[in-house]
Amino acid sequence: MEFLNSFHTFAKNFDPPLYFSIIQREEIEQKAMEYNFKKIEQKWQEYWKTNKTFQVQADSERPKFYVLDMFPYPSGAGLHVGHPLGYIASDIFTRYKRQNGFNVLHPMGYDAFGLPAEQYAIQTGQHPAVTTDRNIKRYREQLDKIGFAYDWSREVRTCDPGYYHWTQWTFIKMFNSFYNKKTRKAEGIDLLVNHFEISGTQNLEAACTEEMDFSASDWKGYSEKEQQLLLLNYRLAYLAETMVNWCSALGTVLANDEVKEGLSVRGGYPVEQRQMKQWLLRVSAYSERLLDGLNTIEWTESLTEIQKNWIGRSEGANMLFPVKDHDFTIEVFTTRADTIFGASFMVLAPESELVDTLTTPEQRNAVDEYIEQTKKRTERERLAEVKRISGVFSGNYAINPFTREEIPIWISDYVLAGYGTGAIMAVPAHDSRDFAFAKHFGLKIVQVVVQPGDSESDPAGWDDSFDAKEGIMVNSDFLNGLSVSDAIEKTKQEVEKRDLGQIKVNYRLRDAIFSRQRYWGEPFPVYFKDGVPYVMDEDQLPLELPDVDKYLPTEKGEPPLGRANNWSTRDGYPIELSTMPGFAGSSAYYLRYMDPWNKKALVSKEANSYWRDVDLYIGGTEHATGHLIYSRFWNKFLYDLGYVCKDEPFRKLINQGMIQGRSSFVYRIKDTNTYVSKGIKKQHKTTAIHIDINLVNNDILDIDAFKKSNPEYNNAEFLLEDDKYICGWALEKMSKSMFNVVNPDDIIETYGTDTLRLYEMFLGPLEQSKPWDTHGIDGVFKFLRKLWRLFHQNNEEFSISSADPTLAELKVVHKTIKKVSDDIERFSFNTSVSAFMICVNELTDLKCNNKTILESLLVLLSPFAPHIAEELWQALGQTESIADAQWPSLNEDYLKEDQIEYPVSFNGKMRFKIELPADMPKEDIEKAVMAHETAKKWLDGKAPKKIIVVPKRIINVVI
RNA sequence: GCCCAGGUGGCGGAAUUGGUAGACGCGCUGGACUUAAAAUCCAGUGGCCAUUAGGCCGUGCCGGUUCGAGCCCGGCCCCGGGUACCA
Repeated sequence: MEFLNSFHTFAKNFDPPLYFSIIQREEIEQKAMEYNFKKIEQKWQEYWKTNKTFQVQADSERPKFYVLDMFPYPSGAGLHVGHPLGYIASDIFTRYKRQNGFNVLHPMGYDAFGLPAEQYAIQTGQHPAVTTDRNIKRYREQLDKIGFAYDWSREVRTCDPGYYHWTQWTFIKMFNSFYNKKTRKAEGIDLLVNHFEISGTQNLEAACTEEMDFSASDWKGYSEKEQQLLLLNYRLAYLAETMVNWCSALGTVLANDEVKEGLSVRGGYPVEQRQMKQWLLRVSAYSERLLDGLNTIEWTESLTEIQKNWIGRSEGANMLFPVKDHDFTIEVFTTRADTIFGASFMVLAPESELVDTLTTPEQRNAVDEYIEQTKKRTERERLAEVKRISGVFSGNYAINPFTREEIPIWISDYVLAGYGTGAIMAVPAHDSRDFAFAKHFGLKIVQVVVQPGDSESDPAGWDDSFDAKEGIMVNSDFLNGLSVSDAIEKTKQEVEKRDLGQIKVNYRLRDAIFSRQRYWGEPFPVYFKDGVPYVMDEDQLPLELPDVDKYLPTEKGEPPLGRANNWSTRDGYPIELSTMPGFAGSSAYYLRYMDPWNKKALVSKEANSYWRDVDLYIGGTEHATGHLIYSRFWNKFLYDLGYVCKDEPFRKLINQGMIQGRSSFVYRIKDTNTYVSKGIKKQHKTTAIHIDINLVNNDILDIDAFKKSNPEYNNAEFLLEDDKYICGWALEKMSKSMFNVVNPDDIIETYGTDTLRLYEMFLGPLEQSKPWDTHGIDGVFKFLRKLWRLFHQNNEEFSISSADPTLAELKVVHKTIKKVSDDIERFSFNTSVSAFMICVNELTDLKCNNKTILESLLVLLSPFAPHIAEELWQALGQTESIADAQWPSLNEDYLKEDQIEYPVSFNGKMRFKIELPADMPKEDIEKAVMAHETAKKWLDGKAPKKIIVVPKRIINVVI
């Protein structure tokens, strides 16, 4: 080698052709024995592609398994190392299940409609389809390099007419359905019409926007238009005038899960409440089933908790309060019926329809002014001013149905129109919001609950309300002396008995606003006749997205589709101008993967009854309140109509954690061009500046590279410590603006994708957030080379022994079979990687090159590092892909130990170890321990009080 | 505020049912090979005390249960996520 190297230099200077022939030969000689990941990975990716290794078909002979990744939105920025984390995990599980005899469906596609592509189109004029296509191509290239076992023949794109055909089809089905509360499922709207024709709304239990009351003859007397408008009150997809989240920066309405803290999730623009006519999906009809379904699926505790909170079930009562000198009542919802005797005023939401009727002439001006004020405030301001108390007296009084007392009716925006009935009975003594309101406006406060053992006090002297969840009732007539929970029950009974209201379960979950005033989404298969919406016939689908000249609203303020030519039916009726939101296309994509080529149905009965549901779903927790609610709703709807066979779509769900970026900083001394190393920065006033992580190695700044990176740094001066510039660092979101993005392509270029895959898994538990630090990657890269050397003794040619494996070798590999199988089953991939390292270290120590042993090891490793596994598998003489190999079976006999090295503790502290036969009886173990030299020292002449022997585990001597 | 998850060496993390705390890897230190470097290999690496032998302390903090607690119970602190006038 030394000769070659010096010859190198020599040849380079004199004879180019000679130089090249030498270097080529050198490479061949070296690479024959070295781990050449580039060649290997390319080779096997091509092999899988040409042999269609991962294409699957329904096969009733084999059990199915469906592994799904949440499909990505293909953004322009491409993938960073955080994106593939979940994909790698699901890929490992896919390959593992396959090797255990399952027919595994593992598809991938793109959530391709969405705002960013459209925003980009507005800026550049390019059609979003073009940029989306380009982004998808880039994504695909990046994904392909990682060597996933996807069946790409099943790819779906939500923006493809062949795909959104079925999104539109489902919408039509929803439009033509209502929710029957008696049967607890969706049914055809014709059944509802039937019911109206026979008995009007009598005995009707249907989910609706507003309770209605009419007779059969009323119904028959209505015009076609009146009937159609009335049916919207019951349809599962319906058009209604409601309060919506309007985002003027995006020019569209947003669903509740698309708004966070008064700002749009995409872009962070302000959002305000507005009354608008919009399409909605009656998700709320399914509240109960969405909640109950959570008990039947294996999701993480935290995720089911988020969904439970979002659905927000609360048990209580709707109670009626008569209004003084009027013949109507105000209905309130309360979970604390027991505190009724403390209800000393009522509050209406400013949007409540009752406000107008209940305002007295004297109060009219004040009320109008207040309503105007609250309208002006955006959602954001309302949230920011939660503590600011505001409200106005309506001038009217209600009668407390239990105390018969007159109580004033107020109007305030701390009561929400959208929850319960939009009106409350205020119990200031026991509700902090009511308390603050009463204090502010000087309203009456009555204590009705005392803490057990406490006595009543004057609420006027209180600083805070007593929000009592338990306690004893006082000042409450027939409830006095009861506990809170007993009193709640008793009051509910009393309310029903006296006909003052009814027991009611309320849900926080709202119907989903389903239209967007945007271009890049699915058009609604809806047209308008005389202002009434009708859905198109199914044979007209797909209704393709038309071209427009600009991706902006029209001058009239209509959505972009208002610019399309001839956007009307053949009969000339105008077509809906909104498009569907992002969650429309992602709500049933898992079904489409089962049968993506089907032109006649979303999914065929056969395909659906074989693949059934997703067995393992991996994706981010950010979809907890959006996609994961909508798709469960969507699926339940299709289930009700008999199109799918499973009520819940995702049996097991895992959230992969975020991979955080590790940003680097330099510290500039204020108003200078001098940078001070981290350890000595305290002596100066400094500003931390983000710098590109490629300029830093082990927190040491590459000063030359830093100077060259930006003209601004050209003349920079440095204050060093130990002749080095040490950078600061912080964990932040991986993003361009933090200069901390790590691209998987670069990692693959340097180390190969098997190393990338292993390292992503090795970083830590799948579900945890963890920082990316490329430095640690050497460890797994070294591991793969060490594995390679097991097959290539002394850096020589490939050499393998076919002899019978030794017991020691068998023990090592079976220990690994057990560990890795267990780990994969519980998604503990980081510990599997460490088990592989231990295995290879031990086999290296045993100088093992045994074929049987190494074959098993390769199969175990192949889900994690498939390329190197295939290469070595082939080298061992195998002709089939390792993806089709049988997962090795565990033989526990090899793991049995004859000798146990017992740790011996004294009072719980480990003092020494003693080697004893595994089957030694307890009494003999005690004797053996007592006889031990070191034991005598710790006993110090005393007799032990007790000796605890846990067979095969530990011995503890109590003194 | 409420709900959920978490806090272990310089760093990422391990400890699956209450049973040897710190597996595995990074980093660091020393050594072998080499003219040298890279690669590779060997040894060490929680803190403190001690020449050694060895000892003491140690899983956010305080207390408890237990022969034995990183793990269970009670209280508190901190970080992350969800939600936010939900009656």
